[in-house]
Amino acid sequence: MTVLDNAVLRAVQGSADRDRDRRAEIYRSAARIFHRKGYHATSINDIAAAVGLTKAGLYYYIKGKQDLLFAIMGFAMDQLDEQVIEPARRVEDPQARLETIVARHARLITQDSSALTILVNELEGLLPDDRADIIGRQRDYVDFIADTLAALRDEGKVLGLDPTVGAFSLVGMILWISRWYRADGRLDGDEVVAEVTRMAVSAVLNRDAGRTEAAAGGADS
Amino acid sequence: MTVLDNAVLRAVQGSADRDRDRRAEIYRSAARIFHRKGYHATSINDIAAAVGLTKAGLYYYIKGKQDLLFAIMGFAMDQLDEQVIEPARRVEDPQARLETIVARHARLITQDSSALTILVNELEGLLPDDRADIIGRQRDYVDFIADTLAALRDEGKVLGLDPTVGAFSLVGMILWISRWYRADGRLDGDEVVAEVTRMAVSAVLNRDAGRTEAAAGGADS
DNA sequence: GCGAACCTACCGGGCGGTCGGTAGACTAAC
DNA sequence: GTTAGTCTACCGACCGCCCGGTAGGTTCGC
Repeated sequence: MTVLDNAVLRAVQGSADRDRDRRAEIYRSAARIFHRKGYHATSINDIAAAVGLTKAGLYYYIKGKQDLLFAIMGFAMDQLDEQVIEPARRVEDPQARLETIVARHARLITQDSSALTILVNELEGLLPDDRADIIGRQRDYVDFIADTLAALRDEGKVLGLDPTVGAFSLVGMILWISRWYRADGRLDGDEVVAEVTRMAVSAVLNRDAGRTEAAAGGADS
Repeated sequence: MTVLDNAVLRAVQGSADRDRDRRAEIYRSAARIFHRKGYHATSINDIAAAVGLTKAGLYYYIKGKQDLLFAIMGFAMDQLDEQVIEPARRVEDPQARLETIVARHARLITQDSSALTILVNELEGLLPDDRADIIGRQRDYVDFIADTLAALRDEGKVLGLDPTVGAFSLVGMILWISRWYRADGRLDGDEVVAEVTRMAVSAVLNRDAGRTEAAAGGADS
């Protein structure tokens, strides 16, 4: 009985696993192709062929092209939440938090930029409701960075910088990585991440503020 | 005779002017729509309707959709050459040159981002030869910025920054403006340009460079 | 023999692009 | 000063193609 039960369980579980894996492979492939050619320039047939199915076979797994796009974007946004925002929330010191945000976001992009790049480039392909959903989450992310910059300002480490403009600029710097970074290039991923993180911190920290306060005897951080 | 000649001249000239204006209007409209909806999501009919023509009528002025895209990108690249690169080339001091580049590029985007944004987002829509052309010119631009950063490094104003990564990062920061800047927003164009320029300079200038080497080391990182 | 996992064949529709016009301004001939 | 011809600036209708999506099987492991 137990043996049979286990067998059945394994069978069911195995089947479910296989189904989940197939679905994941489809999303991954679709993300890669959307990333390379753009959402509108990619046909359902392109995706089906990439995963070794016909168009009709693909429709067994997906509801439609737009749902596929929305699912990929949702996945990317989840990634951002889990790998960047949540870890950064646990960092109390604003400067360290900023460094966490930039480094983690940049690393995600150097590792696999497909979904994260689609997330920002293909918003027009979504249905209005879905678009509003994604834009809202992106907005929250920018606000989170802006709040961190505002905290740095309150500490006196940042002077005369608009937190919102600062946040957008840093995001632009990070996202652009996906356009020029090549895994087989001169620098490896970690070096790029470190370089960009240093630039980001340097961009917002006020040079004179550190010097003046240090000269006046005030300790930093 | 003179009167008649003038009249004829005016008529001919006026006709040529009208044709040129119409063409310019078509490119402007197309750029705006490509910018808003994306190249692939825009139909020739959309553009024709926007300029008050039928599709067939539009084809009197253009050779095809891809040529239209290439023309817009070429125009944008010309703008960049004339308004950013050429003026900056005439600035000898590297830091002032960097500021010129960032400020002028940013201003172009706050003024009208359509063509410049298409320039970087719709490369996939071009024919291979056209794409190679545009990518080459973009590459030259990034190299120009990287050379400027290298010159700053030689002056000792920049330490430990990879010029290429620095150039790409600054470009990303600038280009991203078109995604968040709204002419009717809280800050006007000039304020945004100034803010971004300040951030860009701060991002690459080494904070410790201004101080003596001995004093450097304890303040940050 | 039954459901999960596919396929072949097809649909309506919109796409980029073309073709054969044609209204009307202008020119040339007489 | 009429008329026949010409050219510019368009339009309606159409073409072949491919798109996203679907209906109705078929195969195969259990």
